[in-house]
Amino acid sequence: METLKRTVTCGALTGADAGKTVTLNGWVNRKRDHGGISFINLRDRYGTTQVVVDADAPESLKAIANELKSEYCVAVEGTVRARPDSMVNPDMATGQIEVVASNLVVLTKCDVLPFQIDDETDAKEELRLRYRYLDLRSGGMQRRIKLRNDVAFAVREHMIGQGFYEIETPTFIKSTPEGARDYLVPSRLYPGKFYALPQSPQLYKQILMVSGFDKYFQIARCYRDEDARGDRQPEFTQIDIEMSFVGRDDVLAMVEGLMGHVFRKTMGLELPAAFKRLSYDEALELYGTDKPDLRFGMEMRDFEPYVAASTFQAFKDALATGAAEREANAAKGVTIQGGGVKALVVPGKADYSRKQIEELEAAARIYRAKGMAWMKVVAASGDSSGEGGKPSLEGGASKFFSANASEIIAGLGAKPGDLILLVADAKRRVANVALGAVRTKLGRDLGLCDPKRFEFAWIVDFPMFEWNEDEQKWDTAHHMFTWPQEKYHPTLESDPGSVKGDLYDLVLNGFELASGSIRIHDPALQKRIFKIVGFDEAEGEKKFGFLTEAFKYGAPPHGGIAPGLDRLVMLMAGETSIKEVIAFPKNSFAVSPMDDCPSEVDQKQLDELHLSIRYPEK
RNA sequence: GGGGGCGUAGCGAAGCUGGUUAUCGCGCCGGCCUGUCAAGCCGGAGAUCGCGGGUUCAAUGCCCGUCGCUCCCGCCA
Repeated sequence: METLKRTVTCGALTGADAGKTVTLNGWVNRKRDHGGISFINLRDRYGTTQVVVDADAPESLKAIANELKSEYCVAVEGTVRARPDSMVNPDMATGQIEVVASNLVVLTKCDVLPFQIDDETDAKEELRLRYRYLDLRSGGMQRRIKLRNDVAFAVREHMIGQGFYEIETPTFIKSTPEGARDYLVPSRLYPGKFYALPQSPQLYKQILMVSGFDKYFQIARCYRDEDARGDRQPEFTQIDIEMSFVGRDDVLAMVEGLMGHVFRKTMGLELPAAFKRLSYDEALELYGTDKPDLRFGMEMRDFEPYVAASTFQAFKDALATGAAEREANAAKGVTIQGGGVKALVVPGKADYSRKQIEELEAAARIYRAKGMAWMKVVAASGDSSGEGGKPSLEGGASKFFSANASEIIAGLGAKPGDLILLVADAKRRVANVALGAVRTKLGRDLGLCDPKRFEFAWIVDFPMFEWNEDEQKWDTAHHMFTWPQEKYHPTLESDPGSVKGDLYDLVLNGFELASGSIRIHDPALQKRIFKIVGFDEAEGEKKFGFLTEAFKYGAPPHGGIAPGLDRLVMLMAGETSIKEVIAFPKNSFAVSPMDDCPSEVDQKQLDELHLSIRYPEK
């Protein structure tokens, strides 16, 4: 190998190198044999270089060239030659030159490929994962893995530059209740005891604040034993951050600086110095989700004001039921929302077919909407000039609103040619979420989601508690260590439903990119929260005792956040699945088709771990 | 736990309401070709239509079951 070791990479040579003798190592990307002359595109991770075996080359060289096939790993010795003007390939970084081979050595051969290695492969995901090493050779995967590297580097560069320490926390930790299911690791030394893999370094980073480390970050692997999704894997990476002596705005500003640096450094993009902020309530009312895609507007409107004057009984019933439920709960001291009727005006889509509208309705039904009403706004009839008369409503549910059609059209700001979509529910949240899902689908269908645009926003003022109807108790909406906003401290117990937490999510193009909060550092307040959610104090002591104990020793006020690295890189790469930016991801059943993980283990190993398996009955 | 979709040569797909030798592109094999860069041209091989059962004179197609994959809801503090 010594004499065949590369002197340059396949992405390096330019016209200035003409005449040089070089050695290249790489893979045969493509071969084009023209009888006398043949071309080999040699590829490595730096690029592709055209290698030529000339017509007057020795027969022995031609013979080797003849045997080359796709993805053979080869070494080439040769001379750099400038291509004649007419043969320059402007689409190729090295397109000005080619390397005239004087020696070709096959380092290793390659079997017939299970799928072709292309920038954007059309092979099914299962196959790509099974042969991930081949998939990773593709231009697309190479670019995304590089981007991921660049982003991780930029993160470290920025954070350390800002005075943060990167500190590793354990990946064998104590299993804690609440939250997602833990992955467990059995202990050999302690029969019946288990380590858990962390869902996040949450408790450790808070303890690091107690220890005075002030500004901490870590690019941390996290594990959650829940079903996978496009943007969810059983193991994933987050940029875990915690700071002391800060309030919410300090954390937000820090992340704005971080994102600004990462996008500038890796993509040459300048982000706004500060991101838009929306309250959770606003986000839900306007977009029907706490992770709105702000690349397009199409905000939802309240439709309740128009229900009374209409004859649409379904809407009236939804509101009446919602009001009754709200009052029944209020009598118990539980603040909940009532019903809701929401409207979405889709500009210029009055020409949508019944089928298209039904597809939108299906999106609403997935989120438990009972149905979706619609009507079309049409220009005044009987007036061919289109002037003078008022626009009116037609089709769908319009007959129920004939009495106040003009008021509705004006109130919603709708124009002739627009489509109005309506969802009502006794639970306001259902109406919001269902119609919000329709908005999201429309954004995609109408091509309003430009993958080159990055619309960040902060969602703030999340509710602290959620009413659990099944168990008739309060749960924390996020985690139990979240700081309730100061102004609610006097009324925590008397009106939990109104309490907002000092919580903040960073959203980007419809994805939750980061979630964080100011934490409780006061043991007394922590006890109150435990009590409100009915978390047994003795149990809490056993599970989180080390944290509450630590807080007794001069805990600083602190807060943090954790942007997801996979999701960030996914969005930067214009992808919709984090599998595209993870070298070796699991499939949707948490299985790695390449190495067939998870797998069974020897009885000997089980014995050592004091485990016996009880298989589920079929 | 629930719902939608998919399963046809190595890969990606077509195959309309059941009816001769199951089609196309890429790849693969062989041949031709001195300038291609998604090379081109000619020829060829390659499929128990995921698996099992049923209906039928006849099933890739219809029905039932099963397995695998995929997306979504729930779940993911």
